[in-house]
Amino acid sequence: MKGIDQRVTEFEHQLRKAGLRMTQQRRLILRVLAEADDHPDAKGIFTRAFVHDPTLSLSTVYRTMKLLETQGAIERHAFEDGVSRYEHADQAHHDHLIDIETGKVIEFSSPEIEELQAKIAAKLGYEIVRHKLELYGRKLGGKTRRRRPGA
Amino acid sequence: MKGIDQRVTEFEHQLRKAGLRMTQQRRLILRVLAEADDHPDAKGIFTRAFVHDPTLSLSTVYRTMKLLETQGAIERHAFEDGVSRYEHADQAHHDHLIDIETGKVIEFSSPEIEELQAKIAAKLGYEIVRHKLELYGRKLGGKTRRRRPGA
DNA sequence: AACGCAGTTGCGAATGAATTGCGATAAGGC
DNA sequence: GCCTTATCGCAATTCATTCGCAACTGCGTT
Ligand SMILES: [Mn+2]
Ligand SMILES: [Mn+2]
Ligand SMILES: [Zn+2]
Ligand SMILES: [Zn+2]
Repeated sequence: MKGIDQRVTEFEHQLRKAGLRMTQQRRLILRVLAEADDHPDAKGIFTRAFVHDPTLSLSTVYRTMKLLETQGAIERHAFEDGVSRYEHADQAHHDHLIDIETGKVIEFSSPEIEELQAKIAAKLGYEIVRHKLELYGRKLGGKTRRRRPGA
Repeated sequence: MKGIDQRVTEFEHQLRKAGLRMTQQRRLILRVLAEADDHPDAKGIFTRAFVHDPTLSLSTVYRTMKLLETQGAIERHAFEDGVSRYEHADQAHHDHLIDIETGKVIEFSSPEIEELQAKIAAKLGYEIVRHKLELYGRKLGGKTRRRRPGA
C-alpha cells in the first residue's frame, strides 16, 4: 500500500485551506476509504468505521462523503442498486463493469473509448466535463452448458 | 409520427399474453409516452396524462412504468438529477449527452464505442447484457468570451 | 495551559422518490 | 349481463439522504 497517513495529512491541508477542520471522524472515515479496495456505500463505510469508533453516526458519514466529494477527494457512483457508492479519487480514471449475478465490480479503462467520447461530444458542439460508463454483464463460460449426456 | 395507436394495440397483445389487462390508464400513459420526444420523469408523465384524465393517480403512473419496463416497452434512465426518467423503447439503441447547464438531453450512438465495449467485456471474460453511457458536458463556443472593451 | 468561537457532531425529525396494503372499481372471458 | 380478479385511487410506508439544533471540539489566540 502507499501511505494512508500521507493521504490523511494531504487532505488535512486541503481542509485548512478552506477554513475547515480535521476531526477524529473525518480521519477515521478517510482511513476506511483508503483501506477499501471496493466501492462501499455510506452504510458500509459506517459499519467499517463504527468498529473503531462506536460513537460515530451515519449522518456524519453522509456529511463527510459530501464534503470529500466537493473537495474532489472521492468519487461517487450510482450503480443500479440505487444507493451511492464511493471510492477514493487518487487513482487514474477508469470505468466499471458490474457482474449482474454477483454484483462484483470490475474496473477497466479504455483510452480509445475516452477519445471517441470526446470526438462525439465535439461533433455535437460540446466539451465533456465528466461521464459515466457502466457495463452490466454476466460471466462467460462459467456455467459451460454441456450437451445432455443422453442426447 | 408513426402509429401511436399501433403501439398501443401491440402492447395490448403483450399484456393479454401475460393475463394482464389494457386499461384506460395504461392506454393514456402509453399515448403520452408515444407523443413524448424527451425523457420525462414519473411526475412529468403524470402531469401530461392528468390533463386528459383528472382521475389518474401518480401511483398508477409508477406502477405502469414498472410494468412497461419489465415488458421491455420502455427504458428507464437515472441521470444525475436523481429521479428516474423514461422513454419508449421502440427506437434504436442510443446513449445520451446531457448539457450540465441547461439539462438538455441529446441522443447519439456510436457503433465504434459499442464494439469497443463488447471487446473490453470479452477480454474480462464477460458478455454485456446492458450498459449505460452518459456524457455530461457544456456547450462549446456558445458564450464567446470577447475581450473586455476597455482592455 | 486555559479561552473562546466557529466548525462539527449525534440524534431525531424531515424529505422526497418510489412502493405497497386495502377496499372499491372495472376489464374481459363466458 | 355476470363473475372473477386484475387494477385503481388513496393513504400509509419504505428507504436513502438531508436537516435543525443543542452539545461538543478543533485550533488559533492570549
Ligand atoms: Mn472504481
Ligand atoms: Mn433517449
Ligand atoms: Zn471513462
Ligand atoms: Zn450505448
